[in-house]
Amino acid sequence: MIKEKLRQVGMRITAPRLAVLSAVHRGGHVNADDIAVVARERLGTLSRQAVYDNLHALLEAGLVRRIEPANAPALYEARVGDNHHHLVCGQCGRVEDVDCVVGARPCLEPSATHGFLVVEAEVTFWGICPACRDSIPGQDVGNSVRTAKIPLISP
Amino acid sequence: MIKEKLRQVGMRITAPRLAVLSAVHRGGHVNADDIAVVARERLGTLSRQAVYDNLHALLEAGLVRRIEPANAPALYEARVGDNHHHLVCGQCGRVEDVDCVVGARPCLEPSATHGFLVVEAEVTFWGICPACRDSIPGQDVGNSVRTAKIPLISP
DNA sequence: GACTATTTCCTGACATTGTCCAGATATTGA
DNA sequence: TCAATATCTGGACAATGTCAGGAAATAGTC
Repeated sequence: MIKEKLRQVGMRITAPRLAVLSAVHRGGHVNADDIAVVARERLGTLSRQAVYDNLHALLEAGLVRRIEPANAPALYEARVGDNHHHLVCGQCGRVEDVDCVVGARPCLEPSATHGFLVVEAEVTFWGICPACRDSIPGQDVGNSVRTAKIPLISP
Repeated sequence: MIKEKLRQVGMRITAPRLAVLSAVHRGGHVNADDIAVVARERLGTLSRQAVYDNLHALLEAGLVRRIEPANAPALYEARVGDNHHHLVCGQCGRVEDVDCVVGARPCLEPSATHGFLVVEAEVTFWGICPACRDSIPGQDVGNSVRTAKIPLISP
């Protein structure tokens, strides 16, 4: 139960907060605006600021996770506690979860740390989703997705 | 020579373009605004639009690469042609290059592709740079960098 | 059930990063 | 040199997110 999750982390239970959290739970990877729309369907009205405030609070509490793919607004997801990664369609922005590549927590180690204290490895796979692939004329998709990056697939 | 690079990809040589490209070459990882400042030092004046136009053109030509770390404007770098990754300081935003984890081009394969045609794997390591580490009181840095993400380092 | 301290929510303004548009200007190739 | 084309400029605009102050709701206590 969503209310329980809030209580567990010591957060107050408010209608806006419940609506925001459950909107994140419902959608797989949703942006702030979509969350606002869904929450308003339930509440009638909700300020944009309340949406952001709650998302921040939920982030801090660890109940949601934020990902920020390039060229797109931030997305929020309810799957937390594992270090899963993401597969993003460069065409339509669709996002799918991908389990950690190695399976273990320290899924990757940088080859050089430059003295940094490394805290996390974030992996984003870029590609073309099935729907978009079908609607693209040629198959020269390799470089067109995000130019100036090196494709995994050889040219 | 920078002029040569432009010619090689069939781009016109213009003063703004040279200034933008050399600004990217000089800085390691610079944002559009910094590029504008540096280019203006050289040219006297340069519109913001010209900076963006040129960056886009250079991106398409593969002469620069853009990275977009969360919570920060896009950064441009001149190191292209290898699939290197980045180490970002969550505190000050400093960025360092990291050679590809595996060393080979297909540096990572997702564990499931969901039907996607995967084109690229982008890896960002988040951490704290030496300078910021020194200026932080405690050493409870693990979770403070970017909440709601799983640290590589065990708590 | 009422009281109070605290948190949360609302309105409205603002910041940042980037894009669109139309007209003027510079560059290239013939 | 000249025309065609690409580039640059300036201003307005768009999207996403944040700041600030006061009003309202919540949780804990009496």
